[in-house]
Amino acid sequence: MADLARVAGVSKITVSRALGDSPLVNRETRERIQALAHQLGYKLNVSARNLRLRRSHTVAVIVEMKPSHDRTMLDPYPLVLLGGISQELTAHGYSVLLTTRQGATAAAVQAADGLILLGQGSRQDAVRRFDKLGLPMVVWGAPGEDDEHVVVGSDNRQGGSVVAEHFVRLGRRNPVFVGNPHHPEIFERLNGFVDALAGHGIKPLLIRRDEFTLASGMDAMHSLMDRGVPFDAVFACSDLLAMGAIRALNRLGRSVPGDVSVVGYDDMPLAASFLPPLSSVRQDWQEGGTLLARRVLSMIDGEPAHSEMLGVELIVRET
Amino acid sequence: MADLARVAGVSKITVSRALGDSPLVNRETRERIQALAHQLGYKLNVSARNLRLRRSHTVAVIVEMKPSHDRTMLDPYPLVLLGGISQELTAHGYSVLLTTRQGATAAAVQAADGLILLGQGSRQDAVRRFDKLGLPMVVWGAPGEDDEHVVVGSDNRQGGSVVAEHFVRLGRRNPVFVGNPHHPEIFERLNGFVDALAGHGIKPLLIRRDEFTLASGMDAMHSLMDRGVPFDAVFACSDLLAMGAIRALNRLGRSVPGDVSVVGYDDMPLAASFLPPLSSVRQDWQEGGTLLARRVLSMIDGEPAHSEMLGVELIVRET
DNA sequence: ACAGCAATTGTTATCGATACCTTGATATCG
DNA sequence: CGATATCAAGGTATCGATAACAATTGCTGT
Repeated sequence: MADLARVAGVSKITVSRALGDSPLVNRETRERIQALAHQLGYKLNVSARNLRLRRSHTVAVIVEMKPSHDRTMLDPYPLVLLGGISQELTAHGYSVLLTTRQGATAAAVQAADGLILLGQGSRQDAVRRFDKLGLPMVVWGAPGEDDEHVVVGSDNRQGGSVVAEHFVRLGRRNPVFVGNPHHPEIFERLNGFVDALAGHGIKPLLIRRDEFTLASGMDAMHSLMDRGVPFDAVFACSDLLAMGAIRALNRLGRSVPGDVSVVGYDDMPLAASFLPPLSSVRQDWQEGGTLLARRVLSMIDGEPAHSEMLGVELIVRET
Repeated sequence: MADLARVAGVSKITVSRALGDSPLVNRETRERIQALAHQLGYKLNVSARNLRLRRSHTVAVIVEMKPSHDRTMLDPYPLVLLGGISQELTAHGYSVLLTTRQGATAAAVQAADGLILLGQGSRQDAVRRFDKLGLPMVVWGAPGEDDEHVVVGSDNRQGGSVVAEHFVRLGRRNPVFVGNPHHPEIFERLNGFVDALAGHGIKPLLIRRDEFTLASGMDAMHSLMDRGVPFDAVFACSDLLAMGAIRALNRLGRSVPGDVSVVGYDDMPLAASFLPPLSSVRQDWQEGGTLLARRVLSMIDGEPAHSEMLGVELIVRET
């Protein structure tokens, strides 16, 4: 910048101001300096700027990246979320520092201006650990009972209730919920489902399955049939579970959607091309990322920020 | 650090050295200062350190994050790759700056010590653009004809040849390749496949399909049957294509693996629980990330680095 | 003609850590 | 015993940008 100042015949500070589009410098001078900077290939030294401004213009995103724990790592969604976050932050001159839970003690993370936690849902201890850093923080997931921090997530409760209404509209009277209610987000889906059905005097059956696999979905249907329980609708808390269920039902001689309606969750790409095309609840992950980013930025700017749930959409296909 | 020095009764530089585990300071003093730093909750100012050292201790990772372009965004693999990268870099005191192609002009990226490009395979123009930054750079993908930059990727050629050998071992004489050879990585798979088969006097058929979906795989089989072409083995360059193919074959009255052997690619989680369990070529993405990180670090340290291909593994299941 | 004001540019200090060069104290040697 | 090596620690300058305050210029109104 000093060099640039010399060439332009002005002082360093004028250069600084000119490049920062400050109205304090004459427009002519400003444009001349900007052109010169571009021409000379000048690159701002971010470290120096950060040091002086006492800001890193960086938001640390902490992702659960251990494969096979939960399932986070094997889903494409966190990446879409990251895409949304990245886009929004970049647009505001911030950058994304990606870390795992393990790497989060690194100095660079502590230097961040804000924190976004992904896939830490059930790990309240982890959340608290990062809370201690005293940084603006936003968590992705289901709002906990003790709302100490700002949470952004998709409205799982609504997800449950739209499916319930859908089943009721179809005249189903004996719906089943398949999933792992231990998981906070899925617990919310179950709650929304149960509450909405209760409004119609219906009480669903819960089949707990911890794995999000085809096999697990098939198994659930088999055990249901074995017990001879009557049912005419299945709400699976993942598309894979739903697909497994459909396959098992077909094999057991029950038609979908003739005898049983099935709805999955996430609307994964495969869902549309499954046979029959799967009905599913879709969440807008990109939008979620954007919102997460907006919230941290607000908090960084000292504005108050509140938790928010994003609406979901039931995609009705043939099941 | 100045405060810390005052409290400890030494000078700033001694504190700096003590915290850096420098042998220049007495071990007693060093340990005393470290304990004190911990106790007082001292946090290193990364920006200041970076400024002085003229290094950001940061590697920018540029990911293609536009959904539906290619398919990168909807695959879980880039995230696994990121996991490997992140883990390795963190272990060496570096952090990961995540960006999209769009955001890559940001100042923070130019300040990085190195660059990792993911999912830019076919976009040679983009690669060149980043090359101009003059930073140590490693690209994930297939090695191009003009090997200007260091490339790390899984050995697609080997992927093709192991499948070929597998088919030959099974006595198949009329194999078909389904996929999009326009894609450099897939082009390599095709090459490996064709060359290995040629060694046995077999010439496979190529069916070009650009989409990586179930429907596309089914469609491929239908057009094959319609044309009345004889074939007894299918190598699909994605698991989804393979699953579609199997479904179509079953529907058309041909048994898998009785009449036709089918092998997919990627060994996605679903592959194992598909019915019948899908044979597929597995790549170790985590390992790939680790290797990418190692290469950039080498280059940052001024050591020469060369391209490298990671081995793949054929998982033989029932198809 | 001159105070008063706006517009523009410059001077100096500062953010926090570390490299280079010194200095003082102790140990070792012929 | 003096000279040199070794160890421990400090003084000062520096990385590159920007904030606070200062200074210059030209213009306006009375």
